[in-house]
Amino acid sequence: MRDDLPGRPCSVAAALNLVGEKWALLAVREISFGNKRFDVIARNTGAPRDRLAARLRALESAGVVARRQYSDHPPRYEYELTQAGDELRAVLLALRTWGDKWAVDTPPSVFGHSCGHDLDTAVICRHCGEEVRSDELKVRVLTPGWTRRGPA
Amino acid sequence: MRDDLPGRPCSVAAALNLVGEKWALLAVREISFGNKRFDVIARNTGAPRDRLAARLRALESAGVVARRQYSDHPPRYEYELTQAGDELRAVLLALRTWGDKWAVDTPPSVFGHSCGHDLDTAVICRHCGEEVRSDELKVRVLTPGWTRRGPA
DNA sequence: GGCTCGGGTTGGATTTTCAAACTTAAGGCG
DNA sequence: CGCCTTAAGTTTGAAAATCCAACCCGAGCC
Repeated sequence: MRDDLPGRPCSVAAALNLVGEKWALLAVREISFGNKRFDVIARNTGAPRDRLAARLRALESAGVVARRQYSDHPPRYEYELTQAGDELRAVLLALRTWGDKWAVDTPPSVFGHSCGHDLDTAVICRHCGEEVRSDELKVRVLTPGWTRRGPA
Repeated sequence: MRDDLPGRPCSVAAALNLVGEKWALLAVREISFGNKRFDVIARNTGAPRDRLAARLRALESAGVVARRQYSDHPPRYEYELTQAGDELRAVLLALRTWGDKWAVDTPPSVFGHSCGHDLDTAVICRHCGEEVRSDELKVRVLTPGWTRRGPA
């Protein structure tokens, strides 16, 4: 993928540039479930094997997953999440919460949280602990040379 | 996009089926910034116009954005977020926080939060208020007929 | 010898994506 | 009037990504 993104300089765009390709986040989901092997990831995501191989290579060079050889002769590899990959869980959780509400009739699976309840997530501000609401944010663009086009 | 997804039944996959195509989330980002017009969204995302038109139609039929005519003769439309679209902000915030840390050298923009600090987000469990950690979750798959393949 | 397992690669058809040019319908300017 | 601009797309033709099925290779098993 190209490195200088078109449009507004934005870490959302930069993030999607790394993990926004088809199957990438589902591969991360499977690895986060502890499924480290190519075959299992392929079956559980439904991704074509060639695409999955390409994505895992891309995720590896993006620093999201690490590929570990667990056997010589024949060479066999498994995948695990780096710290960057592990922190993608927050994105997956937000997507899951949204998907449960807006993309499916009834949640196909539920996360039991250690607090004893089923998980329902919110995104909060670390400083004040409050859930983030749309009208409470003011964007400051720090990139010189980016002239805002259009309102807001 | 096809409606019966391959692989593990999962609301992350279902969510990505609706908003995971290229440019979709960036279009939502722009609309969430108050940029309602096609031209502005096209410039600020960098998306090709034909793709953007197709995405906005898809997002509309997914119930994420609404298209409103603001002029007859010539017909002109603008876009706004539905409640579903608005709630995608949680996903965008999680992606932004991740991207700021892992996808760019230095954040190209910052959100000032109404609490007085710059925004830094965390994903918490609504029940206990604690930040969600990977090892605290137990998946329960509710879909009958889905036999777990591979560990976890 | 022939089966399976694991982690891919290869080939060829199908879809998507892309950038640039074009369309349509006003409105403004001189 | 003629010409430029704004707005929201559509069209075109070529390039790139995706998909699926089949193949490969080296073990280990029966």
